[in-house]
Amino acid sequence: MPELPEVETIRRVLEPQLKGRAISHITANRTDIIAYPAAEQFCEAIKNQTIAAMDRRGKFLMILLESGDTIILHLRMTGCLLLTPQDYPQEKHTHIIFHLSDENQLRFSDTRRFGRFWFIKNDQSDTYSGISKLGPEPFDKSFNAEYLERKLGKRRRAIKDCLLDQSILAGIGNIYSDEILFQANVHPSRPANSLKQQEWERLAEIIPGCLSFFIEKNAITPEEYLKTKGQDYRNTPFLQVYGHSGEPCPVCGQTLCRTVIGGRSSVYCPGCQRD
DNA sequence: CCCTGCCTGCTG
DNA sequence: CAGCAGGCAGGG
Repeated sequence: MPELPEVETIRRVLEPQLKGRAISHITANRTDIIAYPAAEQFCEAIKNQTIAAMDRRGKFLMILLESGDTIILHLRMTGCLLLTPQDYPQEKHTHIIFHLSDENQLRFSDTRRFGRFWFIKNDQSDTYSGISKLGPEPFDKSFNAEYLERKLGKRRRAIKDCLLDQSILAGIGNIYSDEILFQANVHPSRPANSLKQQEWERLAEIIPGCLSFFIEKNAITPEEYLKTKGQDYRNTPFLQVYGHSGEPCPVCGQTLCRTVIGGRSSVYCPGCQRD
């Protein structure tokens, strides 16, 4: 489900709630959610550890423990992380429960069960989760027009497909790739090697701009977040093309088109985004 | 480059 | 019932 802006929203809600809390033990209702190490070691290793902070890298969330160990998770399509009171009604697909010392629970639910957890000890390098293969964060100094052009300027792949490649740039998914390309006036099917320098510059500016705009729009209180079970990201009214196929373009009025690129449904404006 | 699998649930 | 869903890995 979530892309960078949603994962960041979750981090911002949960970090203050979790900081300084200890995890007394873990209930793993489905052990296949735990990718590394085996579920038993995972639960044993985390038991009685205290949470120091929460971090995000691309669409990955990290729960940093005071010991220096790290819990990593990826929500994939339908994963949800929620801090609840002990007796709060449980979501149907709740797979992992972190029991906290203050009697609250950190629950991971995931309808489609694509989400995954990893645990990395402080002296261990993470070769498991895939974080090491990620490209830069869109807000990094190293991310700019030259970077994009150097990485993608010779590729024949569709630009939309390139933006979804997490090893190029971390955090963009199907919604925001469409929104970014719309704002940049770049047709999603354009081969990357057909983009002009000006377009790389436009993209380099719009990518962080668009993502931070949606992070701001997502801002939510912990109370609202709990009430909406972590599902309401509040930014959908601001999406200009995603989910609006067949409707008029908010800029030029032409009918928005839908096509499939790299197996992902893509919406664009044939007027604003010339092929 | 394309395709499949991984899962459940919702929509038409 | 088919088709689709905000992700990703693995295979040909």
